[in-house]
Amino acid sequence: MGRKRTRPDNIRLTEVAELAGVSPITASRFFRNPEALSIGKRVRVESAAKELGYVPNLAARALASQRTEVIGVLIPSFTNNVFSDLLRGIYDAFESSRYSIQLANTRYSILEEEKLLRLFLAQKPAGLIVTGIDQTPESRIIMQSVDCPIVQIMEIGPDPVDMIIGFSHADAAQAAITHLLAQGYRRIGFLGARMDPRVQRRLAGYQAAMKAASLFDSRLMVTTPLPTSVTLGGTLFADLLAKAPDTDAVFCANDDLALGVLFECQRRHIAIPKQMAIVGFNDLEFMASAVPTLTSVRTNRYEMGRNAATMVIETIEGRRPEQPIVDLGFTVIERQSSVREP
Amino acid sequence: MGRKRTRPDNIRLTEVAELAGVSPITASRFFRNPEALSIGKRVRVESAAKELGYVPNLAARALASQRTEVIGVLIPSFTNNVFSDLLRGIYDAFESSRYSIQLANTRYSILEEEKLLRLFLAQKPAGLIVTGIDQTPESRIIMQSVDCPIVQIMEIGPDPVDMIIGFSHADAAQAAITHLLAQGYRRIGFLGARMDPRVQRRLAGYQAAMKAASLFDSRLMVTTPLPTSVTLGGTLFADLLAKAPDTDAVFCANDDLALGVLFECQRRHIAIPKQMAIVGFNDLEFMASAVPTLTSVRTNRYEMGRNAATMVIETIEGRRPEQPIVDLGFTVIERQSSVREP
DNA sequence: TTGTAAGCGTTATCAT
DNA sequence: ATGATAACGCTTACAA
Repeated sequence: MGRKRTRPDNIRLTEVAELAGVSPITASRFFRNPEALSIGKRVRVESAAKELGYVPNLAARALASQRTEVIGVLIPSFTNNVFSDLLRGIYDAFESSRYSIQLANTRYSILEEEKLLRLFLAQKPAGLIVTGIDQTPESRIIMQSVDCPIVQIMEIGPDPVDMIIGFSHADAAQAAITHLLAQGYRRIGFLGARMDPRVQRRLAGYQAAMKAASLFDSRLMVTTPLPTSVTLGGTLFADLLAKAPDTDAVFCANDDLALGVLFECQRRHIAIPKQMAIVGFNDLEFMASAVPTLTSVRTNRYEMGRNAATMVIETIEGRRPEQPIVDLGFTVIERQSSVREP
Repeated sequence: MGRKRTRPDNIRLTEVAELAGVSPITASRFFRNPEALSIGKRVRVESAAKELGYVPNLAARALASQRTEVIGVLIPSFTNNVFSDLLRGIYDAFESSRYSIQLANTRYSILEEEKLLRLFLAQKPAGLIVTGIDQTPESRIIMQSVDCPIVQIMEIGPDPVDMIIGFSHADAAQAAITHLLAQGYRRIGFLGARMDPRVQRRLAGYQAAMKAASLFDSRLMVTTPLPTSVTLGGTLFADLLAKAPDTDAVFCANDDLALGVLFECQRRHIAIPKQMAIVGFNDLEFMASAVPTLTSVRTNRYEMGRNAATMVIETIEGRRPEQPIVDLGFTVIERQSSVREP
């Protein structure tokens, strides 16, 4: 026969209600929808709660209501600077809300992502933010069968699971190449690392632009599945020069690679932008500070995170955004590394 | 009178137990301590759970057991590379465990930290990882009165709340200065941004070393509360040169500043390391790739995160580490930027 | 090793 | 606008 437990000394809703002279459910309503109470009771519950230092028990709430106030966030990497900006935006937006974030790292694996998705959804999150559009078919099915808002970030695509916010990586790459072409560069190389879906789309944009200009040459593309780094930028650039010594410009799939190319040029005494132009991607802070300053494609990562979070919150609260597809765009920031003197 | 609710279609423990022909509590035990069951029941519960696709309800578990399987993690910044490495270590370590992470950003504010601490502890986390040792007195009291394991990270100190893992920032800075002195540099400047407690301790180490060598000069120190950046490194360096034109070396409180100094030197055609030595802090990846390669103090951030997480887990499971204070040390990585040719 | 009964703190449902 | 009652799904405490 089960005996009495030693109750923890936490203040419960019941005790608040007692002190306020109302029923527990009225006190409960106060915290979820104060408007529903008469002014008198509202004030009494409020002061009772304050007096007792009441803190709601989220586990009990989740159990009783069959839902949580947790937003799941899946990103492919912690190391990449791009995601730290994104996260900052997401956390900033949720900070003032009652939602908390459950963050997980897919490590660029869509199988891992699927696993984490199942894990998250089993706990009935209030919303979900996932990176990109290349989920497994199973992941898509799972996501479609869920009734919480889902925002895909980092890219845009025609067929979001629910909502999507980002920009076109292909267009952004194409714009970078267009800029280089306008500056008179012709033998434009491409350096890419990791080769995740977004880098592959940048590559596609590069290829499209080069083909449109009848300048495509597969020897100008150097890629690796290895994770990106500044050092790797130098290595890939060396490979590029070995394959195509007449290269006169490099478009790097990210800024770390671009910095590596800059250093490698310094090592080899290659003049920038006279002999070699450099263009990066993301426009991290250091690009504007390098010598010479480095051209890059600016992306709005913080805003992306912030807006994604806002879209989730708005949807939960019944104010679903009119536009489920949000294009945040990009800007080619032209700097010394790719602008020929007149 | 309350009517029956429409029960969600989730599989409950009770149903697993029914299918397995055991009582709910036996099924419950299977998931928490399989060893406690006889082989027969163990097998039957396991297959019943698999057959039904049972997923435990964490809210119910938390409510019944009065504890969660959530580890709270408080870090001061998402932007700083240092913390991304740390987080990767923490997440990697918890991945294979049943614990999940609740992450929050204190934005370098100890008041914010105290607020988050209260928020976290109200939900009874299984453990806590907090950054540094400079909590508010209230925070310390709160933490001391909590019965979950707490690991402080990034630094070491004599009086941890519970456990602590990190290294001495003062010693690390001192070692950097000792290296510069050994190379014959005398007018060694200090550049610091943000000036959070750890940067202040690096400054203290710098001061101690300079005073010990009778070389201290307050004009050699340039600091700012602004958040760090590569660009800021250049600016601070310019300020330093304006105050002390005869500076022959700079110790930067982090690598971003060091990179900014490198660029500023390139801009001004200052020869490194002949006219000016540069030493950074943290040894981010790019330091080894720069031209010239940049000396830095290597710190073990990933290991710090990983070990901190492990210490939390071990303690929860009853295997508290023998040493509550773990010094992970540091290494001065001497590179071209501070090593004079023979 | 297994089971019984009670209870964790909240909210859904229906009624007033 | 407020309340009575019964869940929500699991684990603790004890007994066998």
